[in-house]
Amino acid sequence: MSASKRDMLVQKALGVFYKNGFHATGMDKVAAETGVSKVSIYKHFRSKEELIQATLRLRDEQFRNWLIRRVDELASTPRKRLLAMFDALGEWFEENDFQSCMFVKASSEYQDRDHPIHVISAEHKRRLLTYVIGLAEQAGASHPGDLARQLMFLKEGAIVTAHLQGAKGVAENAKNAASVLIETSIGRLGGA
Amino acid sequence: MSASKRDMLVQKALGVFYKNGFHATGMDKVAAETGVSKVSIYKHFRSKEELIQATLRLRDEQFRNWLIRRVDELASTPRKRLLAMFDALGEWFEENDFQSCMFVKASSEYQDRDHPIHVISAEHKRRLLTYVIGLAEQAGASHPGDLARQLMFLKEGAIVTAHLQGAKGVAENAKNAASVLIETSIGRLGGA
DNA sequence: ATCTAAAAAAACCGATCTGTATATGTTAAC
DNA sequence: GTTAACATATACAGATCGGTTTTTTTAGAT
Repeated sequence: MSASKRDMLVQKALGVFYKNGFHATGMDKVAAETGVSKVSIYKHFRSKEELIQATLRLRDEQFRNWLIRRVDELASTPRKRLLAMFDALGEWFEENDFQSCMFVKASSEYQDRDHPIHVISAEHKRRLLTYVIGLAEQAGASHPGDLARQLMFLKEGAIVTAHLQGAKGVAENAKNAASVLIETSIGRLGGA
Repeated sequence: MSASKRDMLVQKALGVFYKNGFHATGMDKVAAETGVSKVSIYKHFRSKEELIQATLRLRDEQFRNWLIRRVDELASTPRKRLLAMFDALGEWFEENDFQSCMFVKASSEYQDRDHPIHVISAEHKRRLLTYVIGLAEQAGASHPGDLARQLMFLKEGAIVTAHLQGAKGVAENAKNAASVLIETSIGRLGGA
């Protein structure tokens, strides 16, 4: 199997697990949906869980790349980018196949803190936090770590709420809250 | 089976599903952990999913009762109670068996918006929101619905974060954010 | 002590699970 | 055309799934 075929397999498996859940999705279904036979899948992944881990690593890269790029496109200063993050989230919520956060769902099904799937999920959140802390620092926040964590609370809450209650108004409302927190942390005239 | 035995069954099943997940928990395990035979379980619940729904309805009642009572104990004015909610959450996060929000997890495994389990989860969140809107109204918020939704974002985000990153500092940081949002919405001297 | 109702225990059913073995193409190099 | 390396489809193994049937144990009433 070529590297690109393997990537395609992981990409399609990602979609199946994201939509259907992890325990609820059998490997026969993965084979059917990806078009790759079970034998070939198990030639490259020793177990279902290793395949899941590969999908989560791909998702981590793709999601962070998408978010950072989209935020860069939407705003040009660190301060505006902190806010633009919620516009980007709003776009995501409106997508047809939005199904909450894959890592929240993964850690819900694999709850043991030491489980690799849980660890990968935690790492994803930590990497995103690091990115937001960077923006908060550049924006001149008095306590960038605190501000970033608070904005991440809003982000996680918005995701969960958009999943359970529908997307309407969620991103906008979270953005308004973020604006208040940012202005309080940086000052109405401070920051970049 | 007496009503109290049935309640005990649902209570214990709640704990098993909360800790182990829904798809990952078989009915044999439910029977073993609850001490109630499978035959007796199926005498009162036509399917595993109906049992899950019963556990979620119980959880809804228990969680809301606990939160409202604890918030009442911790603070005596609506405005202080909005903040005290995060102290109560912090106590929950520190419990040994804290495992994120059962409804977020349930809706992660049963994602179809029309699925009864998803519907029950959404109802729980809506009821909690209604409670917080009431507090925000009593506190004199200019836009109680918006403020309450924003505080709920913080709550949901704090829960997810405490689950994935550990409880340390999460509730306190969310509370600080809540304080800023409340003061902005009500005014530093306004409200009850 | 005996009858009865309900519980539990155990075996069982068909389906599905993860993972593997086998057998049948398919493709490309030479 | 032959070989080697790969893919697939299929069947299978052993376990477990949700749910049911059958048997045994228990406990309370008379």
